[in-house]
Amino acid sequence: MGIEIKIALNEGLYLKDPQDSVLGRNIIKHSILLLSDLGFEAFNFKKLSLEIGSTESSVYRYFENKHLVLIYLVSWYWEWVAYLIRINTLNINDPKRKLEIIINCFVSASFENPSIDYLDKSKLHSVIIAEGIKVYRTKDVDEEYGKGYFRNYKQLITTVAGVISEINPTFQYPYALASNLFEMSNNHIYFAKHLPRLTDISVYGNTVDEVEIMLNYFTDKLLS
Amino acid sequence: MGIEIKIALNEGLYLKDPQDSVLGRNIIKHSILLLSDLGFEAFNFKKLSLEIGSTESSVYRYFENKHLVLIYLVSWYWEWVAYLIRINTLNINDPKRKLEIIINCFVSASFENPSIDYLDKSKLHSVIIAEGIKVYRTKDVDEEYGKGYFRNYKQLITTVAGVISEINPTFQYPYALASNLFEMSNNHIYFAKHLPRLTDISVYGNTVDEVEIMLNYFTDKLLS
DNA sequence: TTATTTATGATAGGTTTACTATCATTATTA
DNA sequence: TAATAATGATAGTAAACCTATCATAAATAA
Repeated sequence: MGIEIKIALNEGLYLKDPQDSVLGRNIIKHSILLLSDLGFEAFNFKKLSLEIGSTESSVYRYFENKHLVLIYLVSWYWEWVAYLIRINTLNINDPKRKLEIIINCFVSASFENPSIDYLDKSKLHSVIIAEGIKVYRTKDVDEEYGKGYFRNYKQLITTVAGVISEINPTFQYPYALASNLFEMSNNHIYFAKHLPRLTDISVYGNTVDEVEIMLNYFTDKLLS
Repeated sequence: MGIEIKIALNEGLYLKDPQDSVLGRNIIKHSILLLSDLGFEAFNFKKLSLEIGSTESSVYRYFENKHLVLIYLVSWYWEWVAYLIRINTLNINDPKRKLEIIINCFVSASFENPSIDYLDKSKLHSVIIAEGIKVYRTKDVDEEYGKGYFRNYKQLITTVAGVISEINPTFQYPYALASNLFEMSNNHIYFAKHLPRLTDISVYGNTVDEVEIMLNYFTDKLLS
């Protein structure tokens, strides 16, 4: 059972909605697991179908290629974070408090309820951290932007930029700060683990908490 | 002729030093051009060797694979930026002024002299902006970190972090700010062009100048 | 119920990418 | 002039990427 959450994503991302069938949900589930294990480059539909106990051709009935699977997952994540922000700031009026909550969602969206059976959100977060940037760093970015594949990200950043402007209406870079908070959150969680000399976040401590404190410090300073 | 600059890079990156032969320099030159045209995913040694008028097997004598070519180019860029920072801050004592120069090098390393014949630095900068992040967002990051492939980046960030600490010795995040300035510089030049809703940098104005002003504003605020 | 549509599996095959190996030829250097 | 090194030419393998076709099972409609 679990709680029914169906997130509406751009229909151009898939050939057949994977949320509507057992095989489709298996594709999503095992894509996350495999991407997390192998990374995007070594991941492919052959390995995925073997993992599921299905076939390559069946997977191709849902997604044109692995790049679109990644965009699908990342879009799902963006929507999920936006949803978390919405429900967690419902009764909050103070925009400063709202931004704190947003930062908390950025660094630890994976630990939040409610849960969805076929989607390991903690693993998904690792995938976003390690591979997320690859969805828009390609030669097809303009074409895919035109198709609206990154609209969820745009909307998430617009929401956050709105809160930033509420805190300080004269601040000139609300969008840049919003996207930077998101990117920095992922970057420094990754750096702490793999490239520790690029950050001050400790390798041994509680990475996520430290990143959260840092991002709050940065926004405080910038918006005061 | 041109000025002789030989940049020393990690020897594990190549099988034979491309700076030492005509073919090698051609590989570097046309890798930059092709990567800039096709992007990393569509780039391969077959297309590269055709472009040069050589053969696949000859290219493989210099580099194990295209991923190592990318690391080579990005390392070269890191070293180049570090070099520019060094010569441009030689006689500067004020750390605030130093950081301004660093930011200027980050956003516009490509426009600086001196020039090297076989290396289009403006194109290289585009490649770094679009593809640079792919060097360390892979499953092999830990292994390659161990081999010292990212040492140039580490050193660049260490230098910048030092200047940041000079400006404000109590600032707790010199490394994170340093790497963030570098990443943000590339991100927002890219966003302005391809994902304009993620930034406040105008699509039509002088992107590079605007990014420079923004980064200076951010550092000013954070370090005051 | 039976007929029809839909979803999946099984299998095959074609193209491209990624790489290795071998041998001939051309430059360099000794 | 001989020896060595660098490149080119060619071949070939394995995997990745993708399409097509047919059989079967499951769901739905008549």
